[in-house]
Order: sequence, then structure tokens, then C-alpha cells
Amino acid sequence: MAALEFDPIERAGELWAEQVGDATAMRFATSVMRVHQVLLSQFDAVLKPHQITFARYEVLRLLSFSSSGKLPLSKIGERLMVHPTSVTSLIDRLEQQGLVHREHDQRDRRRVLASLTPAGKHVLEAATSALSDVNFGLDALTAEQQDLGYELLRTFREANEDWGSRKA
Amino acid sequence: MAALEFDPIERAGELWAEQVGDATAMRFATSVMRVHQVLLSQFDAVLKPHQITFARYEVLRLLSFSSSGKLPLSKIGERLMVHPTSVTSLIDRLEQQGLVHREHDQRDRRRVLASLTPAGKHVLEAATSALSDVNFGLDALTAEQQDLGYELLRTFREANEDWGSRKA
DNA sequence: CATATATCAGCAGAACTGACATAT
DNA sequence: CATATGTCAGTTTTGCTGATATAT
Repeated sequence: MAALEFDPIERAGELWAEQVGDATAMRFATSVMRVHQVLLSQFDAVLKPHQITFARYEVLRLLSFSSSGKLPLSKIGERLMVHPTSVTSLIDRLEQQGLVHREHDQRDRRRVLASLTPAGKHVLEAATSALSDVNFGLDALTAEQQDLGYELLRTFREANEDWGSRKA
Repeated sequence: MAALEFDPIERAGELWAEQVGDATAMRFATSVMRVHQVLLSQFDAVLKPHQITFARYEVLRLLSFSSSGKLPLSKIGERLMVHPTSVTSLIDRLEQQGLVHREHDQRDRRRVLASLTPAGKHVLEAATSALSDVNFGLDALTAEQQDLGYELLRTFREANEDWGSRKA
């Protein structure tokens, strides 16, 4: 649709440098926002035939990676950095779709454990294939660039998320 | 709140490599999503006292950077990669807040031009100071890392956005 | 009693679809 | 007539607050 004749962030960076000050942080931050925007819309398009959003895909994947196959909702919220009420509504929808099963934890009955149903495992596999087929939309970057970017973003996450930083 | 004892993405990458295949793209893509999440919540917190969201801040900044001070809504959508109906609702709110002014373009009366009001300029300056004061939440990264990351993300954007790719 | 876990009601913001009015 | 621009109505998703029920 759009037909831009220049890079809007590059341009904003130049004007920022003239009028505001150092543009380094602003350019990087804005780039992250825009790349997220592009990736998310690509992911949601790829996942649409499977009836899930990327947020729901992440929940399915997290459950499949847990050793027991079950996770309390609070753990899901922690690891995906999602608000408790959002976890509830995510699991609500996945349960309505028959992709996830809810049960009470017998050892701590405040807790609710979520686990994949057979249908959930099936959808997860199909969705994973679909995302892998498009290489997560990252064909424009080499594997080396992706690894470099990962390490760079990891440095940021390490300083801004909770793992490792506390409870030595 | 959370007290994770490991990096959830690193862990997911290991399990992905065991069970699915090469984890390079998945790790990078997931990292972008998570960093976006952290940055956006920081920005919205910083901007809350100024009664605007980051999306609205980007509109104000874009208007301040335009040479005539006015931009048709369609241009705003193009440069920020926002859907036309979303631009309308963004401008609606900014107009209600008295930060933006709407007028018809005399040369093409289909178009609506948005421009900053004095109040809008004031809020923009205050918000820009607030974001600059916290260095856009990027203290964890050196300027060199931010520049490197910008170039890397720019490579991706260049391949996935519209500037330069068409209309040679 | 204090805390942890999950849920609920309700609200705001954002992203989209489809339809439509108006202007070119 | 086809196209471009903007708006409107309505839906979906998410993210939050505040309150609540239950279990520890």
C-alpha cells in the first residue's frame, strides 16, 4: 500500500539530531517498535488459518516445553511477562477452542494447571511448521545477524527482566 | 514481581533445538517481541503523566517534524505503518485533548490535514524531555550497541517495509 | 491475619473488517 | 466510471484496575 520514498526512522533521526539532541536511543527504540509491528502482523497472518494469535501460540509452546506438560497459570504469566488477568483470558480462549485443559493442582489447590489437549498438540505442531516454513519472517537477515541481534537484545532483557538479577 | 531463575527465551531455544530444529530465527523473533513489550510498558509509564500513549507521542513527533507543520492523515498512516481507521481514532483522541488541529486541504478536499496546536507542541516537548531523561529505557546498552542494533534492524526493515523497494 | 492464586467486571487502547460518503 | 481519502459501525484482542473468592 504505502510507497515511501525514504526511511521514516532515518529521517526522524536526522531531524531529532538537529532539533533535540543525540538520536541514538530514539532510533534504536523506534526501530524495535516498528520491527515488532511488522513481525507480529506477519505471524498473525501465518497463524490465522490455525485460529490462533501469536500470544496464544506462545502459550501452547510454553506448555509443550514444560517437563510435566502442565503449568500453573502464574508460571505462564511470569515466563511470558503477561498480566494475570490476561493469562486467564488467554487460557479461557484456548480452553474454549479445545486446545488446552484446566485442572486443579492437588498439592496446592489455589493453583490451576494448564496442559495441552491432543488437539492443542496438533495445532501447535502445525503452527510451528507454518512459522518455520517462513523462517519467522527473517529471510532478510543472515543467521549471524540473527545471533548477533539475539545477544544484543539479550543484554537488554537481562538488565530489564527478572531472571538472574535477584534472589542470588 | 516475577522471580525467574533463568532466561525463558534461552531455555525455549535449547528445547526448540532439541525438539524442533534450528532455533536461530525463533530466538531472535521472540526476543524482539519481548523487548518491545518491556520498552512499550516503560514508555507508557513515562508518558502517562502527560496523558498520552507512545502511539500518540509518535503522531505528535511526526507532525512536529513535517516541514509545513501539517500532514494528511494518509501520510501519517504510511510513515507510522498504522491502519487508516486507527489513524482516524488516534487523531480523534488527540483532537479531543486539544493537542492536534484538523482542517481540510484546500488543494485536495478529500484530504484532512492534521497539525499541532500550541498545547500539542507543549506536551510534545515535555514528553520528549521525559523520554530523553530516561534515555528511552536503554541504559543497559552502550551507544555502540544501540547503533549496531539500529543498523541490523534497519536491514530487516528495508526488506520488509516499502521505502526504496518500489517505484524506482 | 497476611499472602498467594485465580477469576470477574469493567474500561481503554489498538487493530482490523466492511461499508460508506465525498472528492478527484 | 474507477480511484483515493477519510469516517463510521462493529468486532476482536490485549492490558490494565479494582474487587473478590479460595487456599495456604
